[in-house]
Parts: sequence; C-alpha cells; structure tokens
Amino acid sequence: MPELPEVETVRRGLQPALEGGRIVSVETRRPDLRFPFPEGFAETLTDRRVTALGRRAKYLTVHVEGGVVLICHLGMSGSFRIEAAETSTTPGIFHHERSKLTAHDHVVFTVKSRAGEATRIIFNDPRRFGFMLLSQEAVLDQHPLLAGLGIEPTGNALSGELISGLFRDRMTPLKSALLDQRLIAGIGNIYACEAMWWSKLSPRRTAGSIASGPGKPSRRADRLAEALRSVIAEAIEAGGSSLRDHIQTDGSLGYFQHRFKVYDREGEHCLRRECSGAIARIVQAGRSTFYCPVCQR
DNA sequence: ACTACTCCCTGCCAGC
DNA sequence: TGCTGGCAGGGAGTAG
Repeated sequence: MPELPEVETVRRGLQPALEGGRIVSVETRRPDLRFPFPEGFAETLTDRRVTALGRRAKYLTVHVEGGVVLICHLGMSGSFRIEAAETSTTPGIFHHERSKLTAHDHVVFTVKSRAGEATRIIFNDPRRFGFMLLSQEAVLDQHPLLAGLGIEPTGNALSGELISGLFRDRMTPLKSALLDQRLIAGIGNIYACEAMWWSKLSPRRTAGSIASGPGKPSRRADRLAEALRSVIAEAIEAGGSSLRDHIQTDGSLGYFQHRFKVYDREGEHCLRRECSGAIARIVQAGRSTFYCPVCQR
C-alpha cells in the first residue's frame, strides 16, 4: 500500500502510539526483508524514546533519542498494525486486541506510549519488498536511498515551471518520468495514472514534450503540476487508497479508491464529461498504465 | 547522463 | 478440482 498518500496515512496512524513513546523491545522474526536488518538493529532501538515520525517520499522515518533514525519502506505489500501488548484490562481502548503472529509478521515493536499504554506495532509484509534500515539524524539527507530523491509533490514548490525544467529533453514516456523518484518523489503507479487523466496528458508522449520552449511557459506542465498536487492532497485527505486484501491495516482505512478516474478501470467509460472514450490499459516499463486515449493527448 | 530491462517475493484470480 | 500464467501500490542493480 505504498504511494506517498498511503505512507503519509500510515505515519499519521502510527503517531499516537509511537511518538513520545518508548520502545521497550524489538523482535525481528527473520534475518532480512528486502535487505538484511542492519547489525545491532534491535539493540540500537531498544529502550529509546521516539521523538518524531517523519516521511520523505515513500519512506517513513522514525526518529529516536540519540540521533538515530529508523528508515522504513513498505515495498509493495508492507503494512503496520497496532495492538494491545497484553490483553487489555480496560476494554475498548485498543482497536485490535492482541493477535497471533502470522508467517508474514516480520518485526514486532513493543512500545510504551506517553500515556503509559503498552502497544505492539507489527510490521507485516508478504512479498518482503519492504525494508528497515538505520541512519543518523545528522546525515539522514545523505543516506544513499534518500540523497537522490526529487521534490515532494505536496507543496506549492511543485510548479509547472519546475516540472518543465525537470522533464525538458527527456525522451522517456511521461508515465516513466512520473515514476522516476529522482525527479518527483512519492508518485507511484496509481497517482501517476490519475494525475495524467486530470491533466489530459497521454502517458505515451515523451516527458520532454510537456516542457516549455525557451522563454515560454508550458500550459501542459502547469496542468500536470496542478493535477499532481491536488490528487496527492485529496488522497491524503481521504486516508489513501485501500486495495485488495489491505483492508484491515491501520494505514489502509482510506477510501480514495472510490475516486479513481482511470486506475484499474480498463474497458470502462471515461468519466470526463462529454468524453466518449473507454479506459485503455497499456504496459509501460513493465507496469500497467490506465488512461483514456480519447481525451488524454 | 540517460534509458531500458531484469529481478526480488508471495498471494490471488481468471481461465483452462 | 487443480494447475498455470499473469498480475499486484516499488525500486535496486545492471547493461547498453
């Protein structure tokens, strides 16, 4: 469940249990996810207070005492759930009572919250494309996985002019450029498709073709910037998108999937007023792209 | 510096 | 019923 809006939703969902709390124990139930857990992973985090929860693109950052930062990525199928650490003596406090761990529950954090409640925060990831690494606060931006990331699509800084500069002369398809985390960071397959629909741009045109010429602003880049910002903002507002089996996770209470204009709508009619098109599915860079060939040009 | 492609892993589902 | 191929919200690594 991992594009920017879903990760942001996870961050907000974890905040009450985690921020200001103390990590009492960390249990890794296998030696690796996508990458091996770093040396001393559990020891480094144990008995430290969590000072803040952050996010950069699709990365979640857990900042703890002593300048240590836990970098988490959910991959394709990663999720967190929050449970009571013990059978609750005051019923009704926790949404989830303590459950049996399953095969894909890979990491269990026990946290004593600021309010004194003990919770278990469990990371589950069937496909294990997710990972957890450690870094230091002072050099977080220089971490190899974060250093090359592009601009966040969440603020006014993402302008048409900026996109123009980023995309100029690129021969890769627009869709591929949107998925390139070094240019704009946090966009994934769903929101790339959705933003291109909103801005009426074909995923097949080259990225460079929406850039401005010398001295001229680009209407297309302006439209794309506006679409990206609004679709991301609205998805965050909606708590992200919940797909397939990711319903019961705390980060997937979202309902933005009901507002998809093109994603997973192959063969259905285009939802733009007065457009007679049907949504097509093509494969670009090994992933599905959904778009309307009639109104997206 | 770009661009394109393979691979990592498990689960689910449509189609035979 | 049971198998098979295709597909899934990502991105690191490699080779041109």
